[in-house]
Amino acid sequence: MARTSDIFVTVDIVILALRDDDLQVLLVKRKNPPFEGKWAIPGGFVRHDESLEDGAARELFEETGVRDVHTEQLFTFGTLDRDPRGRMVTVAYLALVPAPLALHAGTDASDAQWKSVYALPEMGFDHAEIVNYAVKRLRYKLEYTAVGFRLLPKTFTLSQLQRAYETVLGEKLDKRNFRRRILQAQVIEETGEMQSGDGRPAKLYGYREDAVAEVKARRLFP
Amino acid sequence: MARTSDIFVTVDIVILALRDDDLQVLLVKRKNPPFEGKWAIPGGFVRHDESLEDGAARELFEETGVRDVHTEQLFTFGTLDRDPRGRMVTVAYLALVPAPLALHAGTDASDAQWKSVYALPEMGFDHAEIVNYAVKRLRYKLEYTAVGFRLLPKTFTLSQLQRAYETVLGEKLDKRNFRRRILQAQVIEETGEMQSGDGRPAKLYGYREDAVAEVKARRLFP
DNA sequence: TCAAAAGTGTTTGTGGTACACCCATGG
DNA sequence: CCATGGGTGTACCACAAACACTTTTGA
Repeated sequence: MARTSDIFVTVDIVILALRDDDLQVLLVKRKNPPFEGKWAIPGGFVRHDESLEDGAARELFEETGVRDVHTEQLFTFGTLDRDPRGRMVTVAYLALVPAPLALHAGTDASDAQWKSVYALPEMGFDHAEIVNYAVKRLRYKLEYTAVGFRLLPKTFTLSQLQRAYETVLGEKLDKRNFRRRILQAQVIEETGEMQSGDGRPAKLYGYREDAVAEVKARRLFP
Repeated sequence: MARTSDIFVTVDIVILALRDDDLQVLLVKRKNPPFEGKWAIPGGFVRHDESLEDGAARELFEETGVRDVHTEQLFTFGTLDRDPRGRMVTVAYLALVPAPLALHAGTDASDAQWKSVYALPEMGFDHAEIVNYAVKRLRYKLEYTAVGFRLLPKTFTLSQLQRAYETVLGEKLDKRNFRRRILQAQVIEETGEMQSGDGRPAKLYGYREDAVAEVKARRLFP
């Protein structure tokens, strides 16, 4: 039993947000070995008196000052050689931070920076793999759930929503088809407010919290 | 750092197989407290010199004598109170054992038994939750991947395959539609062999290992 | 009156679903 | 020849995809 306790449990969290029509991840620059000077995703040991979810929420708050955003478990990484200091098992989480809350990186702001997931810097450990997996998972989820709203402010225009989808998926979408389908799904509704900008003002929409978040996809296999 | 090492890492494995047109899970009867006399899924501590995947494969082999079957990580459970003996974080895995290999339960066969997932006995810890989650995940995956074949022998008839799908999904499927769609997907091919039985002999099919296992589903959201 | 973004319908194709009868074999 | 399971095609409907112009506002 003593042997098994040599395994340390950490949580690492991939924090994603939309900034400047780009999908970005919050990274911290490592100040100590191993991988000194390289970038990593925020994380740390799970405390004895907190659940994994609580640990992930704590790490998120420490880095961003943000609470109560969409968080989900991604995967648990536990190969032998992933950390030269010892046997580490890390439970990776994904957090989606709404755009307006994501402007400042880090409360202690030491060396935390937002980086485009499309151009990741040199990263330590297996963290590049974890980030790429998170992005893949987010894209996948966009296709069959309503999770995209979690990257936007409480109210938003259809154009903003479409840009969010395009930014995450990395491809252009047809405006008319996008609007028809998103409205048919009945997960958003007009607030009655309008947003003025450069051209014609746009209707503002809000996410319907009562709508089912997980919409069932059509089967591929019978 | 000493504090954090009080967390123990285990792997638990939900082993599923088709038996008698029923979806069953391999459970062991607990011989010691806590939850003495209740049923649990196989599992144990992760060894210091094995990865999580290796640990899951080891547990699987110890219980069934089977290797090299479809295994995937399910979820990591880490609430504070899940084991009265201490702080346990368990990485849950799902294994799909092909029907012909699943006839014997346990090599040491102590108190391992196959139980229908549709009528689980009283289970200790949060293991009922884990099994139900595994079944949900399997159903979900059946809809957009080719994972169903993993529950059948190397060659099988279309009727057997359809029964497998029906057993897992818990609903009847249309024979003609099932056949058309499964063949269109090009993940199985005729072996040229026939299987004789009660009525007209049936063509035997095999899984095409070169076919992509993960087939992309159509998007729901644009 | 011009620039800039919002908003709006129709057609065409593909794929899902529902549905009933003949075929090959063994006893 | 009969019981048993294997194998086959079509018609309808719903939804996805492609596609271009008009509307509203602010400068």
